[in-house]
Amino acid sequence: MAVDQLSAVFGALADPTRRAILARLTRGDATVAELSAPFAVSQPAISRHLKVLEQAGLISRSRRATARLSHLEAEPLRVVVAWLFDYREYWEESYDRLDGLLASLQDNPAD
Amino acid sequence: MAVDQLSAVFGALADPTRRAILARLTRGDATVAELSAPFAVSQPAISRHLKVLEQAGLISRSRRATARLSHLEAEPLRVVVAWLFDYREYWEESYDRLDGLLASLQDNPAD
DNA sequence: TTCTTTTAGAACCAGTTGGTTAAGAATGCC
DNA sequence: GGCATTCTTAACCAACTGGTTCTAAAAGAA
Repeated sequence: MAVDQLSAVFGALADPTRRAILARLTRGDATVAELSAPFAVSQPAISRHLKVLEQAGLISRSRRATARLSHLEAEPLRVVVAWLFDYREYWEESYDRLDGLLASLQDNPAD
Repeated sequence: MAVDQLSAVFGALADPTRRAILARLTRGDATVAELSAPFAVSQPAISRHLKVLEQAGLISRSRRATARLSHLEAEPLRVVVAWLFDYREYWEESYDRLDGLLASLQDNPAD
């Protein structure tokens, strides 16, 4: 696993399945079974994705009977925002282009 | 290599050497030799990092005599900003905390 | 053309990643 | 206690990653 937090967070976000899990968690906490359902991979594979997300700080976990609930944590996202902030003069270069990009994603949310 | 752009970009950003290369490029275009100098790795290793960054769209390249110049490209950073935008209600949860984070990074810029 | 400088590619290696199946914990219910 | 349910861990495997060294290519200088 990556030693620094940024590497761990970017590494965790580099996988589409893990990003989809995070997107699902914006709609509320979920069990491993619920998070596994949409994917064509085994449940242990999802458990390992959850472990990667947890080690990156992107989720926290709790128990409810035999189930384990995953909860989205925002702090690593703030760390990414802070990193991007150092490059703002680049990506802010054209607000129009950014606005256009955001608009085009409205009907086509991130995976 | 990752098939989708977000995976490619996050994957490229997951390596500290590659982030350091990007940080260097904010101060201007640079040759492979200039980009290699600060690191304790071989020049071919840096060439491969540059290839990863180029395939993620984070840099473009040109020639100047025998040297090849790398140039920071902003578009993938906008894609990341757009992705984060879907989670803004989470990381915007506390502007104070974000401001604090940004302030704490002022004297300690991202690697 | 020949030589120098700069960078990329090839071949190799160790460690990591993401998947699998099978087995083992942890918790609640009867 | 015994049994279900839910999830994690272990063992394995193929593919990828990031490093190395050695060689080759591209461009300019002599």
